[in-house]
Amino acid sequence: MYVHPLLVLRVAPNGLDQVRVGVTAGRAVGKAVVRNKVKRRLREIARVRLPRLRPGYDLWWIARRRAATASFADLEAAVDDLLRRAHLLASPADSAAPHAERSP
RNA sequence: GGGGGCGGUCGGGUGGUCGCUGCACGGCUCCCGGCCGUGCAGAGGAAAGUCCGCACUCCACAGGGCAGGGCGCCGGGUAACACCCGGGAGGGGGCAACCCCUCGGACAGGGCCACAGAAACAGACCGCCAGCGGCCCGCGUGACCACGCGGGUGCGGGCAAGGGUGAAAAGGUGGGGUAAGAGCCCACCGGCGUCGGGGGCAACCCCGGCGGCCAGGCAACCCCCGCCCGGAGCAAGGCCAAACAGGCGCGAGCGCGCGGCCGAGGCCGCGCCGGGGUGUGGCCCGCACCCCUCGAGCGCCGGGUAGGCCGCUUGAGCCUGGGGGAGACCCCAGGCCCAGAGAGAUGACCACCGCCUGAAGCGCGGUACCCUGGCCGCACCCCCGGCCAGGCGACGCGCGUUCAGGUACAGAAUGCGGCUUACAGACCGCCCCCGCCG
RNA sequence: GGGCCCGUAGCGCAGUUGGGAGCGCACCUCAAUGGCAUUGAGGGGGUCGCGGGUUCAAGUCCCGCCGGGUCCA
Repeated sequence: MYVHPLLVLRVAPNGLDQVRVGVTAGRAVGKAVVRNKVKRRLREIARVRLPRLRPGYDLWWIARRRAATASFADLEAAVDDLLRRAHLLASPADSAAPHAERSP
C-alpha cells in the first residue's frame, strides 16, 4: 500500500501476464458528481500509462478527500509518484520488484 | 430610465486528437467468446431529497367488522393523489400590481387552560342596595337617660353596573326602569338562529320579517361524523445453470510376493503384473495422477448457489397543426422513436465563439462649477452683476478593439404524475409604482 | 428499495399531563497551603440543528429542510 495526500495505491500480484486496474472514490470524497468525475480522471490517467506498466499486478486506486478539489495535473503527478515508488514502471533502469502486499 | 409583481421558456455552441457505452451493417478468428472498421444514438429541470399518488410483479383474499393510518369549505381536472384549476368565507402583508395562511363537529362525552385573579365555565374580593338587632362616635331639639339624622360595626338577603387580574371574564351606544341594578324592557348597530324572496350547480352572497340575548378557548389533546387505504417491493418476479453435496444406474482383480496384526481366516501397508479412468495432445506412443467392490470415473434426476439472460425501456410518450373549455385539462389528425449502464458509460488536452461582471479606450450629448476672451451696466480702471462664444468637464448613453475574472445547482438505475429543496445567469408576454421628456 | 433513532453549555447527558432551561466534568473568582493537587464557598457560560405553523404560551405538538448513526432486503 502506497500513500499520497491525494491518493492511495494498493498492489497485489494477480498471476496473469496483464495489468488490471480498479478505481474507488468513497463518500468522503463528495457527492455523486464529484466522485464520478474523480473516478473518470483516474481511469483516464491510468489508461494512458497502461502500456508502460510492469505486467502481472492488480492496481487499486483509492481517492482521498483532497482529490475532489485537485486539478488534473495534480492527479497525474500523484499517480506518477506512486507508480515510481511502487516500482511498477516497466523501464529497464528500475528493475527492483514491487513490494506486493497480501491480497485482501 | 429605475424598481417591483405574475405567467412561461432556456440553462452553453462549433471543430480537432486520444478514449467510454449501446444498436445496426461489414470483415477476421477453431466453437463459446473476442477483435477490427464504418454509421447512428448517448443524463436533468430538478436525473436530487425519497414526502405522497399510480402502473407493474409476487403473496393473501366469499362478504362484513375491529385495530391502525391518511384526508376534511364548494365545484371541476386526473389512472390516482396530501397535487392542479376555478370559486367561497375568515385573517394577515404591500402605496399598488399581487402574495401568504386557515377551513367538518366544542348543547356526544372525557381532559386541559400555568401565574395572577373572587371566579377559567362557573362565581362575588373591593363594592352598590334596602331590612333587622345591639353597641360606639358625631350633630340637632331638649334636663346627661328620650327622639331624629348621619357614619362605623354585626347578621341573613338582593345585585352584577364600576374597580382590579389575565392571553381570554357574560355584546356596544342611548333611553326607560329600580331600594340598588341588570337585555329586565325599548330603539339602533354588531353577532346567532329561523322564515320568506332573489342570484349561484354548490360553498355562499344580497334584501326583508320574526325570535330570544342560552352564555369562552384548545380537536396540528383524546374523541365524534363523513370519505379513502390488504401486504411487500425490480435485490419485485421469471428462465437457464457451473462447482461442491445428495439420489439412481452403469462400472474394471475376489491376481502374485514380502512384512505386520490377531478372534486362523481375514484385515492393513508396500512392491510387481494386468485392467479401468482423468489430464496433456489433432491422434498414437510416452509421461503424471487416481482407482479396481470400503469403488475411481461416466451417465441421468431433483432442488438450486456462484454466474448469465429476461424483466428493461413504445410510454397516462414527444413534436406540429386544428378544435372544445374561464382554467387545470380534454378530443381529433399527421409525423417521430428519443440513454439503458451493471462498482455503474460523456472524460482529458486544446482552438475559436457566445453570455455576465470590472478596469482602461473611442464616439455622442452636455446642465452646474471652474478658466479664457468679448459686449453691456456702475460708465476712467480694478472689484461686482448680467449676456454671448470657446475650453476643461462630475454624469449619462452607445460602440466594440484590449486586459482580468466568472460561466451555476447538479449524474438516470423499473417507469410515470406531483410535492419539496438547490441553482451563475439569459430571454419572452402581461400588469403595478416612481422619476423625466413631449 | 424500505424501517428506526439522535441533534439541548467547551465535553458527556437529563428534561411528559406544553408554563422554572437543568445535572456532572471542565472554566473563572475567593478561602485554606510556603507552593501545587485535593477540599470548601461563590459565579459566568445556551439562536434547545435550521425555517415555517398550531396555541395566550413550543426544547416539548404538526409540516418542510440540514447533519450524523443504525438495521433489514
